[in-house]
Amino acid sequence: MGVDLSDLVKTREIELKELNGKIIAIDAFNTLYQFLSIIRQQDGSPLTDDRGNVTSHLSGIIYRVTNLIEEGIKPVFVFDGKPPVFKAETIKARVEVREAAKQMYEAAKAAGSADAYKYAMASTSINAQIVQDSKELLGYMGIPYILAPSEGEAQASYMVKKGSADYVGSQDYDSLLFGAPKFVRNIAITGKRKVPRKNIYVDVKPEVIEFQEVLDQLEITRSQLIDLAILVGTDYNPGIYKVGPKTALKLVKKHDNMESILTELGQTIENYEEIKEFFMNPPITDDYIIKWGKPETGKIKEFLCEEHSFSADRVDKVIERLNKAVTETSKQKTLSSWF
DNA sequence: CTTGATAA
DNA sequence: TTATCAAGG
Repeated sequence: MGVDLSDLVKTREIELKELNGKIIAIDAFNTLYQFLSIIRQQDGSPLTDDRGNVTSHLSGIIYRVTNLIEEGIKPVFVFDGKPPVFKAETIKARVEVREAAKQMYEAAKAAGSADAYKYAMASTSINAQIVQDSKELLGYMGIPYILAPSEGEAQASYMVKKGSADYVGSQDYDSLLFGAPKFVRNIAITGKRKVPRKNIYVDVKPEVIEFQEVLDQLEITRSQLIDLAILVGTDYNPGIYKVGPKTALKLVKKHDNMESILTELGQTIENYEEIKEFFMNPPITDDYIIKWGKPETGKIKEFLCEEHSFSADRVDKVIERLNKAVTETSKQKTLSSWF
């Protein structure tokens, strides 16, 4: 998912405490995807309520958001709208990969194989019900969410540029291409992350990436960074065979424009002009209100316990933490108010 | 992922 | 206090 610039971009590890009082525009789909892929049982099956609906994301949201608010962080979730037309092939390819993984998962689960978990993760998909449930829970928790016209990452980046938020929150590097001045990865509390394909966990700290620092370090412009990403591959194009971040960096520095690069490589990139324009000037909206509200305790409890089979004891506990955290934060007059 | 229990 | 592990729905 997204462009992989991890080899090129210098990150700065921080403590979660450093984000106290900050507004984070969280890429909702990115976060939901993580919850849905990782919150599973040992055989790979997701958490479900007694009607069979998947509930992994609801568990992720209630605990993660409560933890963030306890840290004094103010989250606003940004959901994806319509993907650009030139994303169609990528979307189709991902559907096929997921379908294949789903079959492998079913087979592995039936065989009691330890591979079931990894195939289950690879088969993760987000549907309309999951999105709706997530919005409903966020609403009851008093957490604002916004619907982007197109990519959530683009809208979140715009909100940080504009000063409506302090950071984009996402695991992907795409917000750099959209020009987000600052973004933060790994905003989890436990600081533990499962390493892919292995049943072990490593410590992971939140890390901040600053747009201007990246450009300064690489000695390129935003336009060049976008060209670099397109050469490597983005959500909208597969990238050029055997061109990784380092080669791409050399190429954008050596040439004045993409046409010249592609001529040297003897390659073409489908929809290059449209993709470039999309990263430079994505569809965004100013039509949003960011306002945190008081949690609706009864609604949260009804939604999670009665509709989705959560344990009343656990939900009571997390609601109590949430209410306490919101009360604490709203007392701090130096921060913009909650209500 | 996060919690909560239990062990070290 | 810190590490490890099972369970959550």
